[in-house]
Amino acid sequence: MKQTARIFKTLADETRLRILVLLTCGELCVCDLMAALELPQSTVSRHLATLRNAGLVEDRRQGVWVYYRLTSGETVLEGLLPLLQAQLLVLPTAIADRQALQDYLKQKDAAACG
Amino acid sequence: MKQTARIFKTLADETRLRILVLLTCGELCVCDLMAALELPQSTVSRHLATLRNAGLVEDRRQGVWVYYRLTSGETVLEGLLPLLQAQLLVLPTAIADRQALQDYLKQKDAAACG
DNA sequence: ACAGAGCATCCGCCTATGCGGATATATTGG
DNA sequence: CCAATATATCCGCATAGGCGGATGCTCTGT
Repeated sequence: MKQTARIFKTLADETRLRILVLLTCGELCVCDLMAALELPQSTVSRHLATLRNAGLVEDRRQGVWVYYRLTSGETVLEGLLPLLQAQLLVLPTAIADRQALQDYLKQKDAAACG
Repeated sequence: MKQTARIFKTLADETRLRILVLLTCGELCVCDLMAALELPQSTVSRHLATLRNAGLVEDRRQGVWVYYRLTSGETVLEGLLPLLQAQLLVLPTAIADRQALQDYLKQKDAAACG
């Protein structure tokens, strides 16, 4: 039960929820998230570490960059992530963040995000 | 999105999760929960207030007692509560708590809990 | 080997939150 | 109205957790 509480604790922060929403667009590196969220690097990195420790995201180093993605296996709280996505994706903050990400990626000359 | 984070914050405490699990047995008053959880009254009452403010439980006064139950309407985070129950009910802590509640209710000469 | 870029971690500061005894409030019975 | 019971709230204390600049680590290109 402590483990369950720990997962909820991880989700109990708006910035982390915003990060999860952005990651539904696919793999992103830290600087992508910094740009979309307009938050300092240390803040983004710290939240990513929290999410990683809780098993909600996985990372992959590619050269100088570290790419983060949602954990596919869903080892934690079966069914939570789909539910979360369904609930969050319609919220104003989520929509604005995804738009900001798209704008940033476009100007960075990369693919857009559905 | 802040509202969503607030709900997760409410769920990010083991004691509150234990209370929610016990309430799947049906309406319970504060002293029932005190007995099953073996926690002081102020602690139980405070957590119940948190759950009530988040809209996760509702209360009903009957004489000197205040009975709490899970919010039926599920106004918050559609589908979360069923998922929570499915996940939590099998955990050791949950099983032990429900057993403690049954024992207490039996000795208090009341109905058992499925 | 060195410079620079991207990221992780450290640090001090501040706020939020949990704890449980003490106290206040509400309800019932006499 | 008073005593007793059940519950809510207050209080001071302690810990957890967020913030973001500063610093450290890692990888790449030269």
